[in-house]
Amino acid sequence: MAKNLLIVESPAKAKTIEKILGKDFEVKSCFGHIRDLEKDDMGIDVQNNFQPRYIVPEDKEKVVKELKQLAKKSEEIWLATDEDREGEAISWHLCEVLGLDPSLTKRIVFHEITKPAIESAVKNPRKLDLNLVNAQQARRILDRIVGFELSPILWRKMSMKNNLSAGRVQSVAVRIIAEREREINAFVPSSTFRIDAFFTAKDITGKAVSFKAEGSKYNNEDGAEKFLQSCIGANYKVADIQVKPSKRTPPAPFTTSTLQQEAGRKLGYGVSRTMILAQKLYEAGYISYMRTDSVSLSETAMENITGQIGAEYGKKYIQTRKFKNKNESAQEAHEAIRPTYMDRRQVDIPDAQKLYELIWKRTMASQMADAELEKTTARISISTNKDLLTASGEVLKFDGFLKVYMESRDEDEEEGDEKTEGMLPPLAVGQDLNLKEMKATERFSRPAPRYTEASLVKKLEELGIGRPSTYAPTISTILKRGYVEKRDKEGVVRDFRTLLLAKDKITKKTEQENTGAEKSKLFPTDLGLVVTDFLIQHFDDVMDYGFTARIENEFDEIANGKVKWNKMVDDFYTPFKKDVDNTMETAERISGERDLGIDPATGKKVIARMGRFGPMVQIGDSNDEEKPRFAKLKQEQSIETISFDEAMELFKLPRVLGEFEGSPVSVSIGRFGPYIAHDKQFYSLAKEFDPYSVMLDEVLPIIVEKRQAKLERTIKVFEKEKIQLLRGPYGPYIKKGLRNFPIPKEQQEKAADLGIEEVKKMIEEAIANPPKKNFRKKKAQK
DNA sequence: CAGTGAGCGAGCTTCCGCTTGACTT
Repeated sequence: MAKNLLIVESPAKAKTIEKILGKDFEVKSCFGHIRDLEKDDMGIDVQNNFQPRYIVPEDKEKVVKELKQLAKKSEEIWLATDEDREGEAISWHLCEVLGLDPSLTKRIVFHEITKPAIESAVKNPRKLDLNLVNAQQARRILDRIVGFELSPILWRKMSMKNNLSAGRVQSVAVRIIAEREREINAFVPSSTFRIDAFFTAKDITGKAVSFKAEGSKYNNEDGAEKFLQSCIGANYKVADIQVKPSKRTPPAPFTTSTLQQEAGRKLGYGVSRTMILAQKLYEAGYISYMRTDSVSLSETAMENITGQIGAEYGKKYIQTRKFKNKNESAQEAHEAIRPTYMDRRQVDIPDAQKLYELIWKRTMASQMADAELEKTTARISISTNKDLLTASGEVLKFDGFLKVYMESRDEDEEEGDEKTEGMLPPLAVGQDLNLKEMKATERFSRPAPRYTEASLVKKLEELGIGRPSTYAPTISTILKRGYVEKRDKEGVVRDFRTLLLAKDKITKKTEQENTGAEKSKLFPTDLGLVVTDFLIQHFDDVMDYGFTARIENEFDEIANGKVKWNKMVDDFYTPFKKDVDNTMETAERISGERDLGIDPATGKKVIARMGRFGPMVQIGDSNDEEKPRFAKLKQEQSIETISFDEAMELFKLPRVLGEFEGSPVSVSIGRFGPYIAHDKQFYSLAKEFDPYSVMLDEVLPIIVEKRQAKLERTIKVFEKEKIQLLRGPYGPYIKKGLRNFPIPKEQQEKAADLGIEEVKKMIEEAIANPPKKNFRKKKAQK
């Protein structure tokens, strides 16, 4: 038994550290937090200065038990949890649970898992920082209060009540998505006409070349046309040429957030996929810790990286940098995400190879030379007017870090339509140019794009909301709650005008383009919109984008010992609780109701609103004598944007198409899509049929065919007992009501000859001997 | 598989941040 017990948070870390420290140390992990607030009554004694009531959650009992035993046998215990607020709190909870005196126990910290870092940490232990612990307790308690006070309000006030929730982080995340959607809905595009001129010429070496130049932008077709007219019969000359050097610097190595963004842009991964793969790489020892907000690299890592750059590309590609975190909320308990050994190019986790390469390249690039560019701009004069055209091109003089890595951009960062500039052929000042053609193209302004998972993470990080360990789970939560959905959107075709000047003649055309198509974006649902509006209306402080940043400042004050944590929590709680009580008592139910107009047939009101089962439209009021009519919105429709006509269209279902064999045939859309109902039977309607226009004779074959298929499937029917013998893909089986039962193999061949008594016996047998899976499960539970 | 839409109110849900398994069809 080792003399010393050292506790870290992550088991992968424990393994590495144990190797470094040798046999005097036993290194164990506590797997993150080992205690949490109990759930009853929020786990907080509000009346008693917000005293927290902590318990060891069930899934942590085993770890805690093991640590207790080891602690008893060890002479010295070292707490080596992460150096941040949460890490400090974990150490304190360990003291509490293991019965250690916080003022005597050795607390050590390191930001990197390297031999010198850990050895120096062990030489310089400190004591637990109880102020920092209290800052964490305030954070934890405040989050519990917000979540457990707000969620029940939603259960009470929402008509849809399937485990809704609200919280400091998730509710603001939904708000971001909701506001972007409304911005897009309200967006009115404006158009400008852009001038592009295409030239041919001989370059300074006499080679025939062609290139493009740009003119001014015009706000309307008239302006563009006048300009083109003024160019008729003109001569073009190179007026001047400017050459400017420029450089590009590499981005910082990955944090959790930037890794999620780049993996999304370059590899198309969702944030949780990225994190699962990164976790595998980390556990196998290929990369450093993957939940981090730090961009710094250890000394050892820097040596390793520059060595690798020198070996692969030569010394002139090395340029070391220390990156600083832009983000104030960063707690920097770890290093940036980087490979553990730069000479390792392949990993034996096939799924994670691409992600590993991305991390490798970004890490390399971060310590590589700037790229040097030369930007050339030629201005071109027009003999018939005073305007100038501009042609520009960029030449890469030295690739530097671009040799391995180029960061991708989000669509909202793109400047103009074409951001990559090509080369400009070498021209001489004063030389004549031949105009091939000049084109004025109408271009529309675009609204901000909808968020992707990764761009939402970026936004949250900028606002200081959420932590590296919670970005992916937060997105899962808002998707699971149905506040937000991830989907594609088809674009719409739009006309745009062009004017072409060629051979001194202007030709006008109307062309078409596809616009507004989006892939894998986050859309708010009606539920998300309605809940967000409600929360903003009643809890604008918590829903404010700056709320987290403000309370973070207060947590810092607690950590600095300037403010007592219970006072801070109380200052928040007292007014908040008043809002909570007030809202519970007085707020109306959340319905998101919107008037659409009057139904001409009945003169009754048509509204869109949230119903018990989601967004819907309704004709008439529930207080009316006659029951109102209801119809569910289609998947892509929204209460906010549905038009009167679209709503009325929804009421056209169910439609009676006609009669067949004496009973009516009707078509409608149900839970599983469009269907036909006939004689108490249902038939799915394939995609190519439109339920709003399909005709009787189109659907009759569907009914007949399905009936036939069913007939062929049926071996025998016992009407009275409601038992059927059917042919399935795995052979004949018994169907009773909704349940299926197997027929023993030996008897399958003569299934058609089975009598009712035999079948009943088989059912009893099957119930008495359920399939293996249940059997195993029961045994495992003992 | 293919409905429903209001309200009664049993008994339940819910937060954010740390960290990984242990389950099955």
